Amino acid sequence: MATIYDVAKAAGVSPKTVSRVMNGDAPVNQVTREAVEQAMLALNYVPSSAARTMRSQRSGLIGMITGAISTTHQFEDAGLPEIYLVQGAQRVIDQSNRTLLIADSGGQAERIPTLLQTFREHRVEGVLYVAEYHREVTLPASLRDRPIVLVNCFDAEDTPCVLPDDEGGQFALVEGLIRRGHQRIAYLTLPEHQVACGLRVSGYRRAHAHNGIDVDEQLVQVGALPSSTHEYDLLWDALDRVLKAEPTVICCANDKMAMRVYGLLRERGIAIPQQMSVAGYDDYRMIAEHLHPGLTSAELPYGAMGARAADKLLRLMSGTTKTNEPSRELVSAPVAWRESVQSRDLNVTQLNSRRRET
Amino acid sequence: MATIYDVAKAAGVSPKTVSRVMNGDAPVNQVTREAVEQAMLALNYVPSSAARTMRSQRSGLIGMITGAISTTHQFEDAGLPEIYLVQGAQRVIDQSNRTLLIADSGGQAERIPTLLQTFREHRVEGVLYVAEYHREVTLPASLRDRPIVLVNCFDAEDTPCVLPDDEGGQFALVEGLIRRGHQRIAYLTLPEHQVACGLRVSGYRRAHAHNGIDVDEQLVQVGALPSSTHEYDLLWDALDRVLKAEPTVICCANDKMAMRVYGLLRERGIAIPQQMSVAGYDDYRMIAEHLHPGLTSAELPYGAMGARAADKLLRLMSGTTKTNEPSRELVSAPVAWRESVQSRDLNVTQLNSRRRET
DNA sequence: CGATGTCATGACATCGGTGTCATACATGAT
DNA sequence: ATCATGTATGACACCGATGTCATGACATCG
Repeated sequence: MATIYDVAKAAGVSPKTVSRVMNGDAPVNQVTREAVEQAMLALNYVPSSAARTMRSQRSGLIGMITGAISTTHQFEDAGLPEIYLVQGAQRVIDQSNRTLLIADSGGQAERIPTLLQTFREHRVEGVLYVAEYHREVTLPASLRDRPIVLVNCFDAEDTPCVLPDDEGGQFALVEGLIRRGHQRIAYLTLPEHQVACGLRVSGYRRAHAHNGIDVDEQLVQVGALPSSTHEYDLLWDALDRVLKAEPTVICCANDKMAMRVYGLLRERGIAIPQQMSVAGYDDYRMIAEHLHPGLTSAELPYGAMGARAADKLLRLMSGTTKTNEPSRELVSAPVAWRESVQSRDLNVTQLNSRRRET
Repeated sequence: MATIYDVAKAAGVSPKTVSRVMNGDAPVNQVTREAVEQAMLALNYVPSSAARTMRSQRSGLIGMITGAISTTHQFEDAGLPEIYLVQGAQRVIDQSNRTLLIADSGGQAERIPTLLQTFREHRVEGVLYVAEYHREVTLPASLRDRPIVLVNCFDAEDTPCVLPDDEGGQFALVEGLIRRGHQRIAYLTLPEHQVACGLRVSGYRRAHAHNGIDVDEQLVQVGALPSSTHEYDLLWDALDRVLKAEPTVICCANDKMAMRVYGLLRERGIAIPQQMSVAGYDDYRMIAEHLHPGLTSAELPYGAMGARAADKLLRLMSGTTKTNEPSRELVSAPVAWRESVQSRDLNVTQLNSRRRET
């Protein structure tokens, strides 16, 4: 492997001049520059980031730790959207001429210390700490010594974080349903202890309040359990209960649940969307686009969150964070409207209630 | 940040002795060792991988390039299973005391040269080159200068690679269907130019031959198009055609297609699995487990492939590759049997034909 | 008892860049 | 002519590990 000395010799200059050509930190004569560039090309020279890091005390590395926080060893599909986070973050980080170092614990918590040790050995300059679902976390002490941004999670100490706007997303979805003429909107929720559950239910309620519609509490039922093995044991009963309240649309806590509801409704001979509209959450396109009919869903904007988090981290690292910048950032996303939701004609009463909106 | 000199001073020894304590490459007195270890702990010392890399000329890094090969900029969900590959590879690589450096192009081919440059600057010692679907690729010349293992793809020059056993997987699935009493097995294939299409159809045919069943060619139809926008334009007609051939089960080229077939069959009032069994491919659990009824599917073993590829690469790097080791490795996986396939009673004729198997 | 070997340790150079400082020359202002 | 300024370049040290070699203290052996 050619070094800067080889290039210098080939170009007939000092190593420092080669360095100047690469970094542009001091003027270099045009003729010299070209000679150096030719030599670099001829020798297929690639600078060593190790040497650079050592001398400059800057690694240019940003660490991302994912799949880190699972309590269960089998977190299965929860980790899938991470790839979007990675892509979003990497796009931003590449532009800043840095490199993303990813540590995926694969849900094995006992491997985290090793991974963090690797980060420290490589002198990562900042950390993106990613949770697999919207939740509160407690940071390991060893992560407190460098800039960090939490992604899809938050802590009690107001560490900077980037979160999905669950409340706003559910609001937009329900608001859209109401605009499409739905008044009796069922909601099958996430497990109640989940952060996203509370937020989304709030959004659901705010959309109702905003349109002057009272929420029939029978329309809101818990649709999923925390344990992944019995995750949907409740669903059958929950669906039965909301159906008794005669909704025109069923909002599901996520697309997986919506997929199950498709099956359950069809078993009951209820046609989607002619007899019942259905909506999901996550806009997990692998599901939403290929279900039949296509599933209306509020997007969980992982790509945008990754990009925003990387951006926030870079600003944190360079000290250019605006003083008024909130430590907690919400990322919103549009609702993807597909065929699973059918518009209903508005009758006069409903029009009256809609008029209040504006 | 504390250095090895700080530790040496604190422990009252030379830096070299500290190095020896860390690396265990020469005997160190027990008393000295303990003093050094205490000093390291007290100073919160973390060795610098940059310095190590520079001196030892070994970076301990393995590069993985993913999402790299897409021709379309929007490869959407194709990239999702990559997370399993990453996890599988990282598990193996961590054990070898190395670090995985992941470069995800996000499907933007123009970013690849930059990413490879980063790899070279960091002196990665080996590369895992990942394709987003089973295909042939042509390696960039700049990757030929270090050990490399292709994952989910292969090239014309017999570069070592790890591939899913599509033929075997489809064979096992169809074989299982036959054992469960199915004789008329429809198959909706991938786009014909795809490598996996040919292999899976071969497996399908071999399972028939193995059981002495003739394949009714009307049962085999192309179910998907290459273009992602018109991907399933064919599906409606293809399904119609295979239904005319009166199958008892429909094998779909992948789980996405199976999900669509669920919808289409139900539109026609055909109950799954009572009137028609359905099977998929990929065992994409997010879909297969939550569809109703649960979808029988042949697993595409991404996790295992990642681990196998990492293992193969490590052996290649250390020169311990067995001389008789094939450059191309197939990874098999079991079929996940779920409720979408119903067993059928075997009549006497069928039993006779089954008897031939053994 | 001297030769040899093992254990334990340190001195010193080195890996490949870059920061600091010095130097040489050309240009323009005083 | 003198000095300041800017351009262009090189010498040299240094970042933090580790490989090489040397050294001293003991133990073992013939």
